[in-house]
Amino acid sequence: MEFKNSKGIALQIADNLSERILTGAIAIDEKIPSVRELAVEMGVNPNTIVRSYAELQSKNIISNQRGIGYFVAKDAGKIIKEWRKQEFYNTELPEFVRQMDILGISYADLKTPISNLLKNNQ
Amino acid sequence: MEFKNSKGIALQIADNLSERILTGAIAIDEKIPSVRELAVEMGVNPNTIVRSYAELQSKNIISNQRGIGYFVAKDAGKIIKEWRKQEFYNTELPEFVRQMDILGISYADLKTPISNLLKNNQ
Amino acid sequence: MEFKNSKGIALQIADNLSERILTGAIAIDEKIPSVRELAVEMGVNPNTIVRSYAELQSKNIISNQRGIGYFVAKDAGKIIKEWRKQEFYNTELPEFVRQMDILGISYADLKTPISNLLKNNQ
Amino acid sequence: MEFKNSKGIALQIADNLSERILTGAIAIDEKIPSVRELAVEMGVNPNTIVRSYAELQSKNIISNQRGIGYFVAKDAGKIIKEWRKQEFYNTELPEFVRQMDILGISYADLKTPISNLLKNNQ
DNA sequence: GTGGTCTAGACCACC
DNA sequence: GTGGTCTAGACCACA
Repeated sequence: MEFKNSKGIALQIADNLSERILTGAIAIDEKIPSVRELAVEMGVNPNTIVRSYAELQSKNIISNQRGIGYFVAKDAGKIIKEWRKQEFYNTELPEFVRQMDILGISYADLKTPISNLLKNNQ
Repeated sequence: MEFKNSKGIALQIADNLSERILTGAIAIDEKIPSVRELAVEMGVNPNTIVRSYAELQSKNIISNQRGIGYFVAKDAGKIIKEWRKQEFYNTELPEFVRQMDILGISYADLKTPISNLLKNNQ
Repeated sequence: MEFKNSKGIALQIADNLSERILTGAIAIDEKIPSVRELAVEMGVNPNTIVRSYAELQSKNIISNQRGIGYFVAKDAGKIIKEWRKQEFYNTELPEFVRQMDILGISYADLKTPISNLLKNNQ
Repeated sequence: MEFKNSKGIALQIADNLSERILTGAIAIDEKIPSVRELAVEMGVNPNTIVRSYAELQSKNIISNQRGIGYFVAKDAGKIIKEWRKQEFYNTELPEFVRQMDILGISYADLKTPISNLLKNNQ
């Protein structure tokens, strides 16, 4: 996995996992890779994964069983979606619209670029 | 002024100044506050303002005259707008659309919230 | 059975069993479930139950007869009560009172909540 | 500072600090020792203090300013008291009463030992 | 100087 | 084998 420089690796991994849960790539109740496994897979230090998992656990997205491993929580998808939507509407969208306002970009101006980008994502 | 922790204070101040120039709150050719003045006004270390001004100067948005102060460049508005638009379309919008995609939010879903936010900004 | 993460599962099971003995849910001289049975009932690894039983045996609360199983000791109730009382007065109560002190809670403040909780337990 | 073995050092330090804030030993709005300072004072690794501070920050008890340090939040006392009281009444007291019930200890039985312990704390 | 983060390696309790 | 925690040391951005 490649990482950006603007955000901590641990948080990027946590985001990546929550997206994989949201899209169903990782199933509910499924055991996720052990700290050491994922560390090797991602090419980072195990401590970094520990912090990623701690972040997700504090949001009740995953839970752990001593000596066994981490599991995706039952309502993980719901929690992630709510959390992300809240961030989107309360934080990102207002900032986004502020930019639009400053730059004189209207809602209509976004139609074409957004639909183009959405196509590319698929 | 209040600052976020995710971005450097100097850059936040530079953004703030460029927005004030773009909206006309600071006029073209006008002398902007001295480093020390602005430092007091913003409640930060003068060194931080120095870096903010250096950032703006490197983008040719302001220029300095030794012993006199910093002045807004003639075509500051144009430069800022271009720079910001480029950032908006190349960086922010793609990330924004990615979020929409993940959360299942369509272009149409944004119509109401965007128009509401635009009203509030005025 | 549900387990807390702060304490070993084996010890939590040992506590649970000793409470069942103390309240008479498991009778004196009675044979307690086999390691494998209890492991299935509790949903844990048999090794964990082995450690739970070892813990109880080391306190002379249960004893085993090879090839037959584990039995509750004659004076199990007395032993458990003494052991628990000692822990209660020497360890838990002092810490409990420290908390009261810090939070400004008096002995009298506890009268109502304690009597309410005692009712619910019955 | 001496540490127990039952709980992580980082959490013990966080608890210690919150008690010092609660009792007024550390004042509101006051700057608390830097990560490195406290690490030396406590005789632990700076990373451990980082985790202590992160714990307190996640509870909005302290806040940080980049490159300057950590400060006690305005309503830190209130937050700590609420948080602790909630834990006390919802978690510790019920468990405490459960123990009392099992051991046949009544509310009245606690009067003397509690008042003795309270005296010692002063 | 400050905090933030990552790596490396160790030891522990637990299953 | 699993996670939890601590130490040690490094580099970064920031004030």
